[in-house]
Amino acid sequence: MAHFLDELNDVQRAAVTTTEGPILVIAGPGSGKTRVLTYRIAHLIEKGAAPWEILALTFTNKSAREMKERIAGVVGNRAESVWAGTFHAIFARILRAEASKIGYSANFTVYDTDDTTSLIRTLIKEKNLDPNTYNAATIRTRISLAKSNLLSPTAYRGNVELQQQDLAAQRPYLADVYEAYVQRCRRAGAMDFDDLLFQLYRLFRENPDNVLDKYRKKFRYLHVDEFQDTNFLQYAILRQLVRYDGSAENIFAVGDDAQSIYAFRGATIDNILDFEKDYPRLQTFKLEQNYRSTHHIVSAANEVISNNRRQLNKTIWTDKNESRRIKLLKCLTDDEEARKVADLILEQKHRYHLPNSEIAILYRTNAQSRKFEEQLRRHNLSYKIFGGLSFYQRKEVKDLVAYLRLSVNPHDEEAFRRVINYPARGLSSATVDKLGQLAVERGLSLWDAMLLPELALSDRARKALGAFRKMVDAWSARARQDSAYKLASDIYRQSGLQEALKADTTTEGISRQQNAQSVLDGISEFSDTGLDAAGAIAGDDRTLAAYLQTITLLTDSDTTSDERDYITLMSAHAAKGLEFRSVFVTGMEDNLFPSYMAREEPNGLDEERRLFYVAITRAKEHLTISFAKTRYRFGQIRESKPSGFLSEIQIAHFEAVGGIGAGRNTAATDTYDQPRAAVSGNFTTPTRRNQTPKTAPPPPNFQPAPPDKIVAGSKVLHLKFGEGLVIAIEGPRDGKVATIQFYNDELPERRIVLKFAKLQIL
DNA sequence: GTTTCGCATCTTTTT
DNA sequence: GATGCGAAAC
Repeated sequence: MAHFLDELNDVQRAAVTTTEGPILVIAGPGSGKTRVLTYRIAHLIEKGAAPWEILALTFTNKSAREMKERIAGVVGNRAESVWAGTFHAIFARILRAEASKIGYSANFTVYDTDDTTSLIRTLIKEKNLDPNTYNAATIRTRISLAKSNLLSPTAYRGNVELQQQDLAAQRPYLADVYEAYVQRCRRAGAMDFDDLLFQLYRLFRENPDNVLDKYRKKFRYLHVDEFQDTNFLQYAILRQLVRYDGSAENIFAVGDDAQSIYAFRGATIDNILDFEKDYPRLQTFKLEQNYRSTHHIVSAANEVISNNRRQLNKTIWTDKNESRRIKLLKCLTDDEEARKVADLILEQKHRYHLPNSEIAILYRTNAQSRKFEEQLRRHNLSYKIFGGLSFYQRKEVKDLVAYLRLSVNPHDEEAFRRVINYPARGLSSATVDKLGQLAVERGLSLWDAMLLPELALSDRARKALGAFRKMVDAWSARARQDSAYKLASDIYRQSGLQEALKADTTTEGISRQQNAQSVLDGISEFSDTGLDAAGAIAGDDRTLAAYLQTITLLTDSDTTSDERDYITLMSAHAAKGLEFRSVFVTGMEDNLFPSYMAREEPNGLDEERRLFYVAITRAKEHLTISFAKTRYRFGQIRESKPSGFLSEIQIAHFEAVGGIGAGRNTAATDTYDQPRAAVSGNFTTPTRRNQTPKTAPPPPNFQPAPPDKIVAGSKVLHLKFGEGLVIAIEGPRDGKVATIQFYNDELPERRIVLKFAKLQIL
């Protein structure tokens, strides 16, 4: 009967059929992780579990959708009742149902990153803090991290380590900003992404009997995908949900510590490592056979990841013993890189009959997509860029959505500020400032402050404000009963937005109209079918409020498109969980991949390495790695060196193609024939046959700098090791030790006592 | 009150 | 290279 179990190997089957108790599946890349997860759920249903007793939490809508589809493939439409979705989407759904218990309206707004940043910016201005030291994006990250670790503003203030960090960064008032931020979100009836977790935790903690218990009983089987990317808070909620009352603790977590790439967002491998401590009866399964990639790819990946210190013991292997090697593209410029990649794609398509959909170009930063886009267009290859500016971040879309949000929740401050005078209706910033000031004084939302008699305004402004309020009020009254689509299209018209967009008849203007229109189309589909924009079933709640809460949690890769056969362009992060027959990992240069930002983070380099690991393990058959000598960055041309990660791959896995410049058969492969020199070779000396000497003669104008002049971040020149970057300085005043990464060195970094070393600052 | 222009600033990854 | 912000022109 359960023939699908026959498609599994022994370990996979054991994991799938162990239905009770806590289970951890460590799943290497391409080891059938999704299959195990979906078959396990299918198996549970076949064995008689009700679909609605099953909860499956993922990180992206896409994988949730995929999972549902695959479960449906086995058990049919029963799959629809399984609670599968992202942490944020599922939690938002619960919060919406229980909002009143924590003092929120069911119509609460979800603030996205832009809203959050903009609110923080407002607060910094209100508090007269310097916006340079109090960088809104930095503060957003810190607040987010605090919430992810369950630290309230009060707890934040009491945390010695955090306080010291803030003091060191000259930001003593950060906790105040945090506190004000929380207050303002609450006043606006808004939750940010972290609140969807934080508030749920609070809801459960404060209502153990009437809320938590209900959900504990409801969800008999918990599943977590990408467990390595969960943060402390997510783990805490999972602990709340797993039943303790004598019955089995049915939590099934799947993850791979080697693919943890979201530490910057608060994810912690500790969750995997602590899992066993928290659940002594834990059963662990290791999926080590890679069914995806060929031998050279798997070996290269293993070699790279073995440089990381802290990891779970496992051996990924494959039986695909094809001889095809990894291609390395050395390029002079980023332009050339894009050209070579496009050319190679054409060649591969012909030679191996690769459809576009089996090809992906990956990069570290979204900004790198541009050059590839140009080249692919030149060759008439269809492509799709994921990430970057998503549909819902476009101005016209945000404007329309802001009006919709306001009609559902007039206290939404960010939506309010966005549209109060767009299209222009005679409400200047001076008026809004006055309103904002009064609102702060009285502790009210902007919407409520509008009614205060002491709001001193000109007659003209007062009239305009009154008209605005009346308009929004009328929408609010309809929000409860009217169809979402009817209301939304009326709002589009009555707000004046439609007219404003129509006035612009340029091509971009017309596309803006279309974008606004497609928001309305999406709402129409939602009210008709209950399908949200991600194609997921949102339940029976078809109000505008329900719709708005879903779209904030969407990203680009969730919007479905009609074009199917395209080449995929995305960041390495976005590629996690995907696979392609041919993968291009591009921009493999120092300070780009690994990112220069990673240097400042403890273990930052390890995380970058895991990211590289994720990138190369996306490839099934063809893996091409490229890097460029010069690249346009920060608005100017910069020189770069090949990524240090490349030298972690044994030369035997590479096949060399192309060379620096036009020399096709001459020196092209020279530097690659010698193991260590594979990529640590210095670009600045494009020698032909001779290797660059390891130590250059001292330049005549060498001038050592006094030790106290050298600080973290300094670029220095060392007589023996050459150029390097100072990562950290530590130790007592007269015994300072610098950790320096030398660009041209076999060691990743060296510790040097400044008193003795002679270093010139560059 | 509104628009436009120039300046500055910051560019890692995302639900 | 893109975006936001402030000042000056309209």
